[in-house]
Amino acid sequence: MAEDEQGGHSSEEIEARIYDAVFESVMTQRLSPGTKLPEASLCEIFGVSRAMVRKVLQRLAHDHIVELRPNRGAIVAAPTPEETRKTFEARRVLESAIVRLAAANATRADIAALRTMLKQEHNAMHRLPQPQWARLASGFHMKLAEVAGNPILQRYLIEQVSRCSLIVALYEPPGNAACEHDEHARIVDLIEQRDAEGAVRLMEEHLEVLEKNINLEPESEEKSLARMLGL
Amino acid sequence: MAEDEQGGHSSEEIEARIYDAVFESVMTQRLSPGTKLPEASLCEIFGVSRAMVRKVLQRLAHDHIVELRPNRGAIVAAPTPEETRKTFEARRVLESAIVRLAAANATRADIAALRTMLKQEHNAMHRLPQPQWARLASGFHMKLAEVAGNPILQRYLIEQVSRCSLIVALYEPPGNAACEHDEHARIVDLIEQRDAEGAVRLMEEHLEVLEKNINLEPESEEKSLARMLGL
DNA sequence: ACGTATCGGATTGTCGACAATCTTCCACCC
DNA sequence: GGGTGGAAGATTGTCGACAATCCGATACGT
Repeated sequence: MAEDEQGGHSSEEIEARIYDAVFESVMTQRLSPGTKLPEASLCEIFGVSRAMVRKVLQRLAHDHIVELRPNRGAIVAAPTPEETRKTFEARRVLESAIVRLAAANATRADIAALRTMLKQEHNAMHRLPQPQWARLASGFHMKLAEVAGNPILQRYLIEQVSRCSLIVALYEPPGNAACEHDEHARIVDLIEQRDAEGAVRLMEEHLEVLEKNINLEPESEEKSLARMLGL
Repeated sequence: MAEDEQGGHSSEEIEARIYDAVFESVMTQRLSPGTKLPEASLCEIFGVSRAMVRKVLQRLAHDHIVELRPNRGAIVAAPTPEETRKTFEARRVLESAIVRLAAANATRADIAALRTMLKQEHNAMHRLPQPQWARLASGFHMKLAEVAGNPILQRYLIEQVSRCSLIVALYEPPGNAACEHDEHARIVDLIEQRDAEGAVRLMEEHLEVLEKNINLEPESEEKSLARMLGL
């Protein structure tokens, strides 16, 4: 063992490692919207060639996690207010369908796995800082998409959830991150009881609350400017 | 004018031209699932470098129009029966949401544009061969997504509609392409009357009929094999 | 002093050559 | 005669060098 510092040698694994590193950094808000991602820096950090970095950046751009500006490099995506509205709209569509499918298809093992995640989430809420906790909350939604059993919808939801992470970083008023953990638990209860429509309704309310906590109009410019100056 | 044989010089335009050429060929079934797409051939055909071709192939792969097999080149995607089921499931979710949004947002101009497309579709049904007609029918669904006004859902629907084109090429029994044109017209009528739920129900029936016309189990292997031999 | 033009450094875009892998065909052995 | 092994050709993957573009700083003119 210990062939190298980090695992992953076949070029696919290397690619996945870089992709995941950026993805997780966005999900935990270590990378703020607007942050520049120069190719040379990424090459040094991961010890790979530019060709590899460029391939990963193209994938990230296609998944709308970074924005690729011609001749001006890649930056972490910064959704506009309009895009934010469309994102929440799309996410409601996807989550409703996913909850309905999950209620129809969930096995005992799935329910148990979801409850395990809820426990982690609950623990984290008390001990960890907000970004890490938010990562676990997003993980719950992604796990639900897995349980629903449709890889296409799952892929779409992952894209929109990661986008929401960027939106929160841009527009969420600080200290207002009281996304109720209980609602997740109640959704699982309804799925277990095969109450699809009840679970859907609860999920839609849950997402509405999430959207209401976003502050689009007043300080969007200031805040994105502040981010730019901050890094 | 007449600087070159074909328009599009800035690398983005070249890229779009190649992408669209493959996309349209799939939509009109000039390219069958399983067809090899060697990089060298595409370079000659479009008169561009391999780097450009590879970039386009990656985009097509991300949109699930081609499959990129490591070290073995790109082929036009060939959805499996399982993927086919998930595709229709996802498409039902997307189309339902899109019809509902279209019923809420459609302007007079939108309705008129949809009716114009219906007329083209109707004309084509009598005079043109099936593939070209099917292209127009798909165009109707895509236009509906445009009217709905959510670019995210629109992008997702385009992906699933193009996927359905591949599925039809693989699994549709020949001569069974009687996808009722009237249903499209009736959906537009209900949208005009702002009867969202009625339009949604009709769309779901419409898609169910489409799915029922697919023959998954028996001849899938034979047919894909026949395609391979055919080209 | 302020706005504008220009130059140098840095970053991205493109291409061709080389290495690695797969496919096909043919010879050889059982 | 059929099947296995290997070599040649073709195709894809990777990398480094060069060209094009952009950003920042400095200098100039009003």
